[in-house]
Amino acid sequence: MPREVTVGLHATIVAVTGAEPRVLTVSGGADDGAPALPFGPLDPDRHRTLELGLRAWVRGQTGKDLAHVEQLYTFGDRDRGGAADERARVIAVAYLALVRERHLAAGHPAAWQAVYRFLPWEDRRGGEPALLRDRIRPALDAWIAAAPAGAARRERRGRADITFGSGAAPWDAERVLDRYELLYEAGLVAEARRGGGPGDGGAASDPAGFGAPLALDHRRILATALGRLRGKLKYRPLVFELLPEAFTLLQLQRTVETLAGVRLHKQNFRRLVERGALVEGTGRVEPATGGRPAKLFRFRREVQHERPAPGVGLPGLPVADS
Amino acid sequence: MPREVTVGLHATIVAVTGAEPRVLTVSGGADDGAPALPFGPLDPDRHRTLELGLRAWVRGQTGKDLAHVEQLYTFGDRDRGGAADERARVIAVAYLALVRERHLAAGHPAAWQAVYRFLPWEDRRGGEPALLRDRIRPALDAWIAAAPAGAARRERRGRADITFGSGAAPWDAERVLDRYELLYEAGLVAEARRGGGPGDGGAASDPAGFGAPLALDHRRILATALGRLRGKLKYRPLVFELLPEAFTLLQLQRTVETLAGVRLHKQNFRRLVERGALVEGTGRVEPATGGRPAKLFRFRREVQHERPAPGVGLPGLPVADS
DNA sequence: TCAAAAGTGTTATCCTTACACCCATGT
DNA sequence: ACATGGGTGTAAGGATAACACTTTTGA
Repeated sequence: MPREVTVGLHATIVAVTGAEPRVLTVSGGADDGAPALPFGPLDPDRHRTLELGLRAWVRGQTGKDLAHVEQLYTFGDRDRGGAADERARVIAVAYLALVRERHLAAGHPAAWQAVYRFLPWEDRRGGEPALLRDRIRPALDAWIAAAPAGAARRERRGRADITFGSGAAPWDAERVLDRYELLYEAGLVAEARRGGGPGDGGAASDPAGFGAPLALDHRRILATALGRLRGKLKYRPLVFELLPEAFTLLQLQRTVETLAGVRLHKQNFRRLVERGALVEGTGRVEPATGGRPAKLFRFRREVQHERPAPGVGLPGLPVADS
Repeated sequence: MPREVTVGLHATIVAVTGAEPRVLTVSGGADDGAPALPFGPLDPDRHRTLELGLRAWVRGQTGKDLAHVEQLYTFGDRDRGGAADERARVIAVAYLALVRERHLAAGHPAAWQAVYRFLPWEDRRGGEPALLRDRIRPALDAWIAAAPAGAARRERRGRADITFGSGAAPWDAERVLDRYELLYEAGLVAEARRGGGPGDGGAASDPAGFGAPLALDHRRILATALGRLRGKLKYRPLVFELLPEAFTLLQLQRTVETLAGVRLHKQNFRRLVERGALVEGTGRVEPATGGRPAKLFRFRREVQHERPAPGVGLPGLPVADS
């Protein structure tokens, strides 16, 4: 009976440091030199639940204890991005974890990497990035034109318009996975060229400009995680898991912007936070802001027991405020 | 190396017939007489992807081909609701599927059951059900009072208020899983009493009035599915997967209400549908409505390629309209 | 003619969006 | 004094929620 498989537990561990979202990676993926997300097999004897198994593995690989953890998705295609292993079937259960500190215990081969190194088109804080305008959109246009005229081509154009935004459809920050999968199908990310087909083996750097690759299908997992995180920010107070105990309102705003990949409107953001009664003043101020000292706030943990859906909310498209 | 496990694929197959959401069950769960969701192990040799494996199993057990399918969650606790199997570790990957037809191929031991038989407190179309008022809320109050006074008791009360709605916090239709888990922890559902601890074995009927049980942790899966479905209705045009090709606006509204478990406001619902350009007239009418004949509409599949988040939307709490 | 359901018009209210402006501190 | 970021008031537009009312059929 070949009805047995191995279950891998994969963690996307996100922190925000210095106005930049970062993800924890371990070096040396299985197939090529690309970094990988921390992962390890479920040990059915020792791990009573999947989440406990994940925590154990992460501690072993990175020396970190995780705070907020949530399950993302389970990937089970036979040829998951590269390294088709003929011997054993491997299922990947992916998790998202948020942490505050970025200190790593010594002696662990883990490193923080900017999330937008792997998904550069997702960072629109400075407007539409040049990469999108100069390289991705033209490449997508070529991919669209490569389809036979008619329904197939219209289908491709519609998908590209919806996922990457264009004219009628605005940019939807949450569609991170849709965008990655479109690029994958269009053959524009390195991973699409290694896996099943005759490939180039993938490079850890990013010569083509479509983002640095990760091992296996870990970039897909990262895209899933970022999309989920962006979506949840709207109705759950997750940002506070990433901030220090006390923070200024601008710090809070910058952290949301960093994850959402979009600039927000200052007053409206503050009104939202205020209306939700998400924070309370500490009485203290942060003097070293470069301008007038800012009041320090703390998260009101009680809101989770008061209102049904507290979150800081990403409005439709609130353009910059400078 | 005992690092191998079995992966089960579980399907929550939902249809709406006669203003009632129904779920497909197969008879005879493993442990007791309770019905089960269709499921079967992943066959690593024959199933190239998890979803294909699921489709194969469902076809075998029910003779159905699934249309819309999405992954829900992966459950992996060692003692998943009852039947703690010491020999092999079993992981359950749960899926939600929507189907239109309710015909079953002959010779299959599957049956449609009303979803609200298993989660009766979720149906508020006729206002707050008596069961909630007369039995569940008092039982929850007892559970709250059973905690030591102070923080622990406040914690319980806060959770009950948020999940079941009360005063400040209104009923949130999406928190189906939260409600089930709260009842589970409070020991109010049959499943909580069989599993790990010294239990009663569970009954397929519902003597206590807290909903009929399902085999294993299948009621948890059903709760996950209903919650996800309710959430997605808001921003994805999923209802149309459950309706016939042509339908009246009231049929559409009733189907949404049925899933949401809440009555909606007629005009506002129609305005929403219209503004979203979700449907178009067919020119035909349905004469047998009991009153004035109603125009028949069809879903405009194009919207999925036009707008980023089309859905019929469940407003905050739009009380009844007749 | 009456019940039952289809279908429409209109208004008050709130939230979103966007404008412009003042305040406190370091250099 | 001036640059930098902190912090606020207010008004226009649109979406939501709720009101009541007319129309068309079958019994």
